[in-house]
Amino acid sequence: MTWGRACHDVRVSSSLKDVAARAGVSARTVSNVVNGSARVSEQTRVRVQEAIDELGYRPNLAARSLRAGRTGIIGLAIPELHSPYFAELAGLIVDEAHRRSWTVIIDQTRGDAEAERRLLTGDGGRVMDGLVISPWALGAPDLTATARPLPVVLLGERSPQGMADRVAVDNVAAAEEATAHLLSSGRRRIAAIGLQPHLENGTARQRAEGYRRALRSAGVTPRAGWERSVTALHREDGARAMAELLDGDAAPDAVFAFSDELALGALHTAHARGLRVPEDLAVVGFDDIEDGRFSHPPLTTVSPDKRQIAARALQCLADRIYSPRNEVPAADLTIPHRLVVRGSTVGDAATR
Amino acid sequence: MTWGRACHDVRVSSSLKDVAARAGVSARTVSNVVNGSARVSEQTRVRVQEAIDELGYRPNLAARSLRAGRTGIIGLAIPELHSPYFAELAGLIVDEAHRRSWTVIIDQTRGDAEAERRLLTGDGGRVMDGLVISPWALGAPDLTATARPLPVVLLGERSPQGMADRVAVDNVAAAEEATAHLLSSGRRRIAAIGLQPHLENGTARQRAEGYRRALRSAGVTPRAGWERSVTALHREDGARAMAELLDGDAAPDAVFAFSDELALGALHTAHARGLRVPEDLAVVGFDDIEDGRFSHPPLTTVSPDKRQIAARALQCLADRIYSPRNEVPAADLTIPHRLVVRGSTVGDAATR
DNA sequence: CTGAAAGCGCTAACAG
DNA sequence: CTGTTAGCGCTTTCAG
Repeated sequence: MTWGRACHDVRVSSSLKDVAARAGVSARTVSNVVNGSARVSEQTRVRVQEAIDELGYRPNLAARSLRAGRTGIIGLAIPELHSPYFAELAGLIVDEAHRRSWTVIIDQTRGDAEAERRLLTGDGGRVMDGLVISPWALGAPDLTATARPLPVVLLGERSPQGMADRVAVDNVAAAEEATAHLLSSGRRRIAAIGLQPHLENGTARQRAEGYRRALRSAGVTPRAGWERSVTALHREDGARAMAELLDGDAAPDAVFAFSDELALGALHTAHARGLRVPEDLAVVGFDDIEDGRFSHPPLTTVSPDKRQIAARALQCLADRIYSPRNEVPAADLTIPHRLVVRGSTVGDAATR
Repeated sequence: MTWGRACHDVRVSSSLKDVAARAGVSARTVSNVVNGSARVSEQTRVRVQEAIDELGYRPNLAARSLRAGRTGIIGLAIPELHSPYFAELAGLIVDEAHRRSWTVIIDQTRGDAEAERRLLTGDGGRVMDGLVISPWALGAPDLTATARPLPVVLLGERSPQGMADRVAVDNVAAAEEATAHLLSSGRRRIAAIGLQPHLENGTARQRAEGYRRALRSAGVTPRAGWERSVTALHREDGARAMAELLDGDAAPDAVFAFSDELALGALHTAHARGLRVPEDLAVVGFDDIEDGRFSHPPLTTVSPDKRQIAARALQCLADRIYSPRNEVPAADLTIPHRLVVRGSTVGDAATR
């Protein structure tokens, strides 16, 4: 006995069939009205619409996607939502998905290799039509190994066998430019903050490579003590690394941080130690997050075209979702970047 | 003729039935193995598991939720993902949802009233089991008007008729404390940045109320020219408002910004104008985002317990999702906050 | 312990 | 133009 029924304003949810009954038509006709799939006489259209409104009918997406074999939902897996770079990127991806009438499920891996692997193997049910993932713990080998039952776009990390599309900036070139910029202002004792030798992931490795390449091109010998590793990419890690550098036997006159957050942490330490930026220490970051535009001094940084990353990534996904031909070779898209020079590297009375 | 079948590594996706056939059992048994719902002999269990692995079977969530009437997906609707406060909160909510085996769909309203209304009316199909929404454009009246077919938790804004649960800090009290802190250090020319008279939303109104209340308690007459409105809550808005204040006929010696982002923007302008913080100008923010801990100087701010906001909000949702009794009156949970005092209000040689 | 079968809400092929 | 109907893949009641 379901006596709860007595309460008239507790309508669970009406189905297509309910609407059909109320409008005195068949389910087929209601479906047509909802989707505009076939021509319906104006008269019945109105009657059906009334029934829909009165019953507050909403199509059940589960049923619909069970039929269609598609959910209209894509996954976005990033290490950390609270990291400004990923938050900005996620915002753009959600916008872009909106344009395509997709909904975005956000998964936060917290840099957990197992979580990333689970996502790639499509565990957790076939909810997503596709996945955009920015691997952090996983590196190239892992990405090849897993068989992927769903369209995947990798942000940043490359899959060596071309098993998935990849969208990223040219990390080596970008890091080289950033370092060259410091060299061009006469700095020679240039440190790097952000190496992550404990991770398979190659992004930090590529940036380190670009950094060293620029040094060598300028005839400066890379110095192991000036390459600081970090466990995470937060401000506090940058602050700590900077402190270690300043406490070392030879203090640098410039720092290239592999992310803006690290750079902002380094700035923090520099200020705390009474260093003038950029006079005593020049700082370059990577990502162009909004905080860097308003920091003191504003941060010189490598700015990837985030909007384009979002757009291209979803385009790749759409291509694979809507054309089941698996023959398409994996795309490897290089997104443009530019060096944005601000007060943290170039002296300017107004900013200090 | 579906000749694509010939390609053996293009398996679309195997169903429960396929697994059953391969294992030589019925679908029922496979279901039991997958869900552990009934006792299955070890022997068949193993055989079924093998079949699952060989076929790479993943349960179809659409089908499952069609049966269950529940999707295991909750919605999170926030104005902007790239805003640090919402990004941090979203991260915590995703974590908390994870703990409950829920998936989170993120919707970004960009402060669009229509988008917020659409979400509340449950448009877009019954995908979500519940919704956590932080209304920005919508105010109390709108929130009452809409009939909500799904459990909703409001962050910040109160629904006057108690139509939905609400989780928020005590904005008036928090603003009053922040302002009192400035007063206690001897400041009297205290400005406020962040009013949004054009919005229905009451959050800014409450903070303004607390601000004025503190001034009056100290015998200071609120001054209209020191209450600055903003269109958005970004750094640039704070920077602009600060510039207007400094260009006004009477410059303030302290600022209470209704968000950390606004406060950081204000700091930016203060630095650009050569003001010393906190000597010439003290600044307090609201939200306690990470940037504020590493800004120069570090930002004094009102810190809401974000982790608790996330936990309580999802608890409310769970209560409604799992107990269909609609009788439960709407909860109105006040989350604790505390004032975190840092260098932007209290002089300290080390931070400047 | 396992099999058969109904049905969740929707779409689309087939009739009329 | 509209009605009937067969599943999409899964869970679950009822038998065996």
